[in-house]
Amino acid sequence: MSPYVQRFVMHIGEMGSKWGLNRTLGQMCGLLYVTPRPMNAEEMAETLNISRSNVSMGLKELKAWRLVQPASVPGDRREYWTTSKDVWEIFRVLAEERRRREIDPTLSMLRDTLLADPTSEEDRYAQDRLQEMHDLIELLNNWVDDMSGLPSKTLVRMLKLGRKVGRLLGPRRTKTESHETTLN
Amino acid sequence: MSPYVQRFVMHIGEMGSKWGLNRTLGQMCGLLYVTPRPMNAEEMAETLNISRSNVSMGLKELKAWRLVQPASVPGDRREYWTTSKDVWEIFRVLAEERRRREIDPTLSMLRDTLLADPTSEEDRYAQDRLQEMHDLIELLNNWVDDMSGLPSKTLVRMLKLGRKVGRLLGPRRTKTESHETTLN
DNA sequence: GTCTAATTTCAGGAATTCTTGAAAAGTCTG
DNA sequence: CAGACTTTTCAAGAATTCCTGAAATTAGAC
Repeated sequence: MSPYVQRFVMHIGEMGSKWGLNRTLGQMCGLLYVTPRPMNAEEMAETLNISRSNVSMGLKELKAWRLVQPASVPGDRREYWTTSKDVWEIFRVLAEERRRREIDPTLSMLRDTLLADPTSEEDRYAQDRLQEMHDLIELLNNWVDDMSGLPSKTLVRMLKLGRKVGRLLGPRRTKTESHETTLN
Repeated sequence: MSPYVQRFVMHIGEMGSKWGLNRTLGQMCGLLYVTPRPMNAEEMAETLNISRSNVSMGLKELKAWRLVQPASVPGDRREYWTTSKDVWEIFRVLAEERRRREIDPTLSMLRDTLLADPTSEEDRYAQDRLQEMHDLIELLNNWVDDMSGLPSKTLVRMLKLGRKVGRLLGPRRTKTESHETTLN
């Protein structure tokens, strides 16, 4: 592994641990992402200096995340693995999985809690806050649904367009306004 | 703390640990979010069943995240704390901080790596992948910049609008297409 | 079926992160 | 500036997460 690739892979590992995966999973993904050909488990273990069994567990998790796909190399019995080379696709899958694992359960919890009759003034207040959080999540969910239904190219166009629409639709927050909101 | 509020706070704690904070930080934020009045450190410690010093360290971190604001209660020497009750504002601050802590360093790393001359075919391939990742991040960054400059209400309008624009701008990916992309 | 190579599992150890109590430092009041 | 109260710091223990080697399982070739 060239020093540059190595730096990238190590960095992505650190990021992985902040993005719901862990360091090793991040490294494995990063490595597969920048490697033009599929790799087998032993190659990965050697390249990343981790044990073969660690790779095995990592692959198991990455399969569950839908971040790696099996590939067969003719004349070789071992299993080979790749990841999508479309970074938008990777981003999309990551978003979908995190939603399934983290957002959806949170929505359920919020809905359950909102069904209960508030028994005190404080409960009523709390429920209002929960309702607002629920509405935000649901709005984002719907938006992501629509966006992720689009092919990557359209999505890019949307985002670039979004910038312009944003400027037209409403005034920017002023520094003061932003500050007041923060302190409120 | 009523059982419902408790369930919410515990759940947000778990979420916190997946969102760059940790369990305790998440619980503290959640508690402040649903509590109509500012709280002091000791109240928080008692309510959450954690030590006073843990709250102190938590507050220190939450200050660094810009997620809590001090509030003074007349006639009481102790410091009181609140968090914004605008869930969009909280979301925005979280996004801004994570960008500063995670995304920006990643962009630097990518830029550095892209400056190097590739010495092999594999390096050239890797650099192409890095360039694509760089472009994606930069596009998202610009988009977030524009969005986060807008007041919450305009942002909500944008997102609701985005759904419709998305439907017009391009065809949805078909199941098959989506599948193929995933397996590619 | 048997033999071999590849993969997976898992219990224990390693490493990291979190929490705590005690002590230090800070702050307000009179 | 003394004394009471509050907050912060920090080192050590607790808890959690991660990684490994050995053993078990699976899969393929003959």
